[in-house]
Amino acid sequence: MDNVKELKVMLKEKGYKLTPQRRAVLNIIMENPGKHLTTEEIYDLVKVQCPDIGLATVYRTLQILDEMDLIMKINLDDGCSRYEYNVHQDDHEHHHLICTNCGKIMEVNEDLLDSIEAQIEKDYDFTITDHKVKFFGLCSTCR
Amino acid sequence: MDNVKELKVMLKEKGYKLTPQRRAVLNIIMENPGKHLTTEEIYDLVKVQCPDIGLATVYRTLQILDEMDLIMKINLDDGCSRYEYNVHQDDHEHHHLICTNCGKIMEVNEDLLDSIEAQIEKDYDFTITDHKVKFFGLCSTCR
DNA sequence: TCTCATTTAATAATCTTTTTCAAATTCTTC
DNA sequence: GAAGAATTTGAAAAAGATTATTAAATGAGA
Repeated sequence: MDNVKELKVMLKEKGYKLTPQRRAVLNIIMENPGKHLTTEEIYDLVKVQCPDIGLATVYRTLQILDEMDLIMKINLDDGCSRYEYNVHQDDHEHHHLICTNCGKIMEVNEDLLDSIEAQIEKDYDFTITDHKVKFFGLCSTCR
Repeated sequence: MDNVKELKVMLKEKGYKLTPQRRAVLNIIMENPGKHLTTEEIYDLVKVQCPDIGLATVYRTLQILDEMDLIMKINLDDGCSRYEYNVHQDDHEHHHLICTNCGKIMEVNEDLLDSIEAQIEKDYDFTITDHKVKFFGLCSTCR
């Protein structure tokens, strides 16, 4: 997502229009790699550039950016949705390490599940298209 | 969890009392293995035996049963919490296969992550205590 | 049985997310 | 660049899940 024109084309393919609000929301997410921003955090950050934006617009925009695979929705079981920029533009999200003591979130960038997925597809007659994996435990600081 | 006496002892260890409502909620979950019941579904089923139970009591009971590792909370990203009986009484839940077409949920009973976890613990200096794994895709019927 | 802390049902409150709707904006066509 | 049709927006209300409050009821030990 280098420029605005590209975003405009992608939106148009789905029948959506390019608005300053949509541009601002995507910008905020792209400017915060690895941050796992909550909707509320995104709303607060977007309001700096876009003071009149409504929370509902942020929710709506996050939905369509997720649908377009530009961003990824993350559920960390803490009661709110989080989002991050989908760098690889694929539909396999990376895995997350979540420290149950301090709440720090780390990312596992390698995709280690390939052999396991092949095994499951065979054993369970199931075609896997995506996965979500979270590891809970203690980070080096908290241990 | 064979009998009431055992539940009573386990509750007492945490300073809780045994009530008919708590017994009924656990019974419903034990009677529906592999069903991934939502809180609302549990509420409806419990009301058969326990017509006056309040929804808040179901929520509270599910919390303490989860805390006691008697049941397991499952988040399938569909906007509500689900629960199932923790057969193995350990803190590692099994993995879930979720059909994105029909919504069917299957379980992967083997724990296939051991070698991956060892790798991550070494690479990321992180002590893993639990994991949550969901595979999304198409079941044999929908494919 | 008595006592006291816990638990309950009902209700209100909270929190996140979605819907509604009139006004504003985008994009296409001229 | 203006006009028109459809989409999008902000504000507020609504919805849905979960939690907190509170007086009354109940459980468990003495």
